[in-house]
Amino acid sequence: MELPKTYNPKETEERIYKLWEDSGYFNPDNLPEKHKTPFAIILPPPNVTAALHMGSALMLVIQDIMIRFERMRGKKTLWLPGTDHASIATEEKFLKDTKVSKRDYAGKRQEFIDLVTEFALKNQKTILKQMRAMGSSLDWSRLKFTLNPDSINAVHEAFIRMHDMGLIYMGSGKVVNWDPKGQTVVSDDEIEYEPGKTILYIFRYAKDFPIAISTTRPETKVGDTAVAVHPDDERYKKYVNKTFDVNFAGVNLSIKIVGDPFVDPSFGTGALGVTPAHSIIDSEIASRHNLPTRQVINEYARMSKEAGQLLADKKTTEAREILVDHLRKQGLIEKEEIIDQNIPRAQRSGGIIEPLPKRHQFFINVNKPIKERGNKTIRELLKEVVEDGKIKILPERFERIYLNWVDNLRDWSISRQMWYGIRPPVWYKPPVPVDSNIEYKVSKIKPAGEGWEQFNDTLDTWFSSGLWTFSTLGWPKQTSDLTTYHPTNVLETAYDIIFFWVARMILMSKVLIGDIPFKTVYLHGLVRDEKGRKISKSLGNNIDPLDMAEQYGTDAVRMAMIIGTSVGNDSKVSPEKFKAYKHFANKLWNIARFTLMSLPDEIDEKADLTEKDKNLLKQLAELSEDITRDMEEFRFYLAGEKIYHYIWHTFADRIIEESKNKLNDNDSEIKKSAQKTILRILTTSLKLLHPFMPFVTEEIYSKLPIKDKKLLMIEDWPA
RNA sequence: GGGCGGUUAGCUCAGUUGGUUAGAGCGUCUCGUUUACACCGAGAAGGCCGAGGGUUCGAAUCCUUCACCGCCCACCA
Repeated sequence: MELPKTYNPKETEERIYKLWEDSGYFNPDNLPEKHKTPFAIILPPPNVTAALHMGSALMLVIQDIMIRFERMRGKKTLWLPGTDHASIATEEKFLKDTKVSKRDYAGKRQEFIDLVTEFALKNQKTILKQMRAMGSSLDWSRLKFTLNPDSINAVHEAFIRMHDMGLIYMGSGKVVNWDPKGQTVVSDDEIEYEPGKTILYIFRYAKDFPIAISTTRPETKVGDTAVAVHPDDERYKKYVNKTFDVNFAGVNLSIKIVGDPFVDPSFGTGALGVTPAHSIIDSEIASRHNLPTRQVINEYARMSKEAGQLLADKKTTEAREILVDHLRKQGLIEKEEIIDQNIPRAQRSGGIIEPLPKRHQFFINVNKPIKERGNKTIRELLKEVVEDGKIKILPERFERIYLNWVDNLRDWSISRQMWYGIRPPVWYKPPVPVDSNIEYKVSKIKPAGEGWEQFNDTLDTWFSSGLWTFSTLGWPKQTSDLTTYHPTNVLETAYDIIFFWVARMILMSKVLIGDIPFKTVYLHGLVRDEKGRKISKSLGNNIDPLDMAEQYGTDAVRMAMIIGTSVGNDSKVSPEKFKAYKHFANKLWNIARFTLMSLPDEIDEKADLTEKDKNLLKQLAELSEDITRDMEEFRFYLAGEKIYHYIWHTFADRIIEESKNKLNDNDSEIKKSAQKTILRILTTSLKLLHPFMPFVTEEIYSKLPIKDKKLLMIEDWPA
């Protein structure tokens, strides 16, 4: 058979992918009988915010390698695809791309949602196409989207069950992380801290006030209700539990002195003005001492009426200047010093976080013993599965990072004031009172009676993502998919979402079905450009994986992404690397050309092998074992490198070169042995390489003179 | 403040958990168009494995101190 001199990925890939898809083998139900032991990976659903980037390409490659490897090893492999509506991220992206403001849609919620949906679906279509182009052997018959009716039903079911368990509660004016720019609550994990400098003011509320306090946010001090000192601080002991009435910047404050061990006596004056409404720490001190709360900042980061005439309606930054000026004139400031302080910003919108009390927000209690789960709390459940080794995190160092996160975990705020997303199954009767709690009902359908309306807030997108390993398999129904594939085998994702997603999946799975969601977590690093910079649109250094695939072939892209990328470490990509593996695909192609040219149409299977040839096969068998071990232990980068090296520098450079004489040998024994050997080596090499470079290997395999051939994708892995 | 990772050839990175002369790709140099492949082949140069100290028969690998780069967490008001 004559092959062209050069491998042509473009001509091959689409055709081969269709061949695979038509075979039905992406769906585990269609795999041959012997594929019994289940092996499942649920694809981390890409956000429908934009087209695929390098990071998602890497994720697809690693997972496809695992899946193809296990499929060839005879496992009943399921790789389930999906996409994520990504509520907050998609809204932000839509607003940015279309350059509109959400205010333009005030009162037009549905219209806005429709536009975002349209935007999301367009991206989704592109993403699905790109996933195919990467060669991903995903079971498309099970494709899911987080806003499908089934997914929404699972979210509602989860909400209701967790509410029944007493895990979900409505906070009554708990202090939340408010993002004034994005106009929504965000969770602790959605905050990023930016290093900065600020002025620490040491001052007294009034001349006759006995204690000077220190603060970086004087404008919030009109909301103070206490001063906290360390209980053992000799300077202040005599004042503890006394209350002082002062007029501060025109506002009458009643300040109680409380002793709290949280206070560091060596910082500032060792006295902390407690602002229960505008600091999470202060609100915790306040709740320990039953202090009242005074909200003086509103949701637009402006001072409220309660802040007094001097400050009312001013932006917080203006209010600070006004107040400091006022204090200076009054001679109340004792000291000003510049200190380091980090500025908390909302990860998505960039808005500066303004802690404030907000009613009617739902939280997940992480410290409540769960009757149904052996009276363990969420934090205990999260901890024990990793400590007991039921879930293994790779690389191992992330286990400590994870456990550290659990140790610092506060209740998870799940309400968001976004529009594009899943609303909780919660009903209320408007109007909503600002200053008190409301009565609400939790139910999938509208409660009987007049006037019930569904809550306008939506749920944190990670709430629905947390259910992903089992909601995609049919939960809450006890489907056969659920019993067969859950817990899934591997969760493969980038390390930067270990808290957002990995931890939340463990949480949801342990709480709702009492089992772990996966056995192994494989975390890959971030993909950076050749200068080590994060790839982003604003830097203009985005390398589109599909462009690369177009230029160098998908197999080359896959190989380039995997080699040199060890678990958990960031990797760099550059066009040169893709080019190198394009050459490799071509090399393999020519090895196949040579082999096919040298072989007769029919190979004499019964021919005896010479000792030398037997040795070559033995060496390859050893390599196969070695590579198999690497694959089992998730060292794909090593396995890929080894097979690459073998094919090029052992098979091509040595074995084929040396065989040239043998294949022309007059002695038919030597000749037949060489023919048989070379074909076997090529076949085994193709199998070993197939998970990494599926297209070119499948294409070559289809041309080999082997009897009873199947598709390479389901051939037996070299044992 | 607490923790983690990195530092190996000009560049990008491996080095499978202590074992012969430290590897790959790209790049550089020399030679070669022999019908698998010039997207190739043959060969070469290039590394006190960040610095110091220690353990060991033996260290890039283990311990320790330090330096630089990067990251995560906490949020001292």
